[in-house]
Amino acid sequence: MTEKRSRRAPRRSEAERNDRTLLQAAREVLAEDGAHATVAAIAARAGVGIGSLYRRYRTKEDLFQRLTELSLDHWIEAAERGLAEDDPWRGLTGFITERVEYGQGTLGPIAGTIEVTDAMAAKSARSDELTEALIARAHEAGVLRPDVTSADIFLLLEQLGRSPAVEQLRRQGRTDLLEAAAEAHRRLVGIAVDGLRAGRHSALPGSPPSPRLLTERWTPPPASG
Amino acid sequence: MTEKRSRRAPRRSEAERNDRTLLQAAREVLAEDGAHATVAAIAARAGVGIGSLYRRYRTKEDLFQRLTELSLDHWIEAAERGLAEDDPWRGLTGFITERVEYGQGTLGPIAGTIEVTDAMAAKSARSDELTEALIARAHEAGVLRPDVTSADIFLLLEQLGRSPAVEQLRRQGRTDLLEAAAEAHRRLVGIAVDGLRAGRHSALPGSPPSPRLLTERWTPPPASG
DNA sequence: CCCAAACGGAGCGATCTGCTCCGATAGGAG
DNA sequence: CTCCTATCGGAGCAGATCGCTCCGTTTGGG
Repeated sequence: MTEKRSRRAPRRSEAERNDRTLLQAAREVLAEDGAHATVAAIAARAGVGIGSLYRRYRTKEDLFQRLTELSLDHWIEAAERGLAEDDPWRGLTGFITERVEYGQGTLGPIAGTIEVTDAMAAKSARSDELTEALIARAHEAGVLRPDVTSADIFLLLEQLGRSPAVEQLRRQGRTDLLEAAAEAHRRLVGIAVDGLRAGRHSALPGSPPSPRLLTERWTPPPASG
Repeated sequence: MTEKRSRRAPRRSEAERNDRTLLQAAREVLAEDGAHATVAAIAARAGVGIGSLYRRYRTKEDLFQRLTELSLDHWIEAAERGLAEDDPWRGLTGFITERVEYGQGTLGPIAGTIEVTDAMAAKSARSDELTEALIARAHEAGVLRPDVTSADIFLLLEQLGRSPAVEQLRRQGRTDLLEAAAEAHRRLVGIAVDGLRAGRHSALPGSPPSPRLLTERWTPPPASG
């Protein structure tokens, strides 16, 4: 890799460090500000000028696409870890906890606003495949309540991925209460996960959600009219 | 009330009708657009000019304050209905379902952005009081898992009050999938509610959230510095 | 029929956002 | 140490948006 490309390379290492810093900053800002995330805020959080951001990524959309790939990679790893776990129930719940923690919330606000690249589609397919396997294994082991489908769980991940309380406190700058709110959110995830366990409970209303609800999430809005 | 105030009252009935229509429209737009809700959108949804909106409400904040009182009234009624129910469990879950459905999501985006009026504070106190009673009764009856506190449930209401899937689809104008998303959301509420039921389940992580997390939610951000 | 009260909405000023452009900066070859 | 250039930072532009005002138009009760 260390070719003679660097015949003229004054500040190359600094540039590469910025690359990582920017993606991490984008993840944080997106988790906090949701759809309102601005490039200025991302650059500021990374301690980098806007100009540097735009040398790395041609556009805001480009940055978000890379970020999405990063999240998808993380989810794939989380699902693989879940499948590596011997106990099907712990494998599934550990995956749910980890994925919620990492932040479906990061991608939620982006969904539908950026074009889906080939790399994104491929990784998404892989992630879904592993997650389905994790769910199917729990179903077969009889530890997951039989009336929930994988579509239910995908939507549950999205529902739990954001924390209204954390987001609002962050917007208000109440950093003092932030950790308490995050801990409270973890308890809510625990409650919901317990609701997934097989056993005595009331029947879920309606019929299982159509998979279209998930697949069409990422397609841009249809030409209205 | 029908005094001689109407010595000159050309279009009074239309004005009063607009009053209700505006509040309903505000509720809908707020539920859909969250913090992005604009006065223009509210007026348009009500089929009313912006001018008419501003004759009824001096400011956007004023409108939101009235709307908040309306929601609080609804919550109080829902809690009263829950307490009127004989079965403590059905009373609590019915209340949760109703309140989530009506839309904590309506108030969530407003919290902290408007000044709390005396009327709001009084109604909020009354609502909290009734909700606490509903929860206490369920605890005493042994149907609610003992390790959840009322603060947990308040936060759960907020967490479930919004539906990321519904919101995103609405933003994209995918009205065709909206009803399916709403039904799917109801199933998630069912799952979470089952996680509240007393019985065998894993311990919740951390310690119960401090009530400060709820009370300080509505106070404006402190003077930073 | 008439006129004041209620209506609708164009548009103002302020704010914000993605992005460009360019002078300042600093690391490494000579 | 010097100088060249890849990289950096951020002022600022053009466009979009938002809350709200202002005013010409409409309408229904007396």
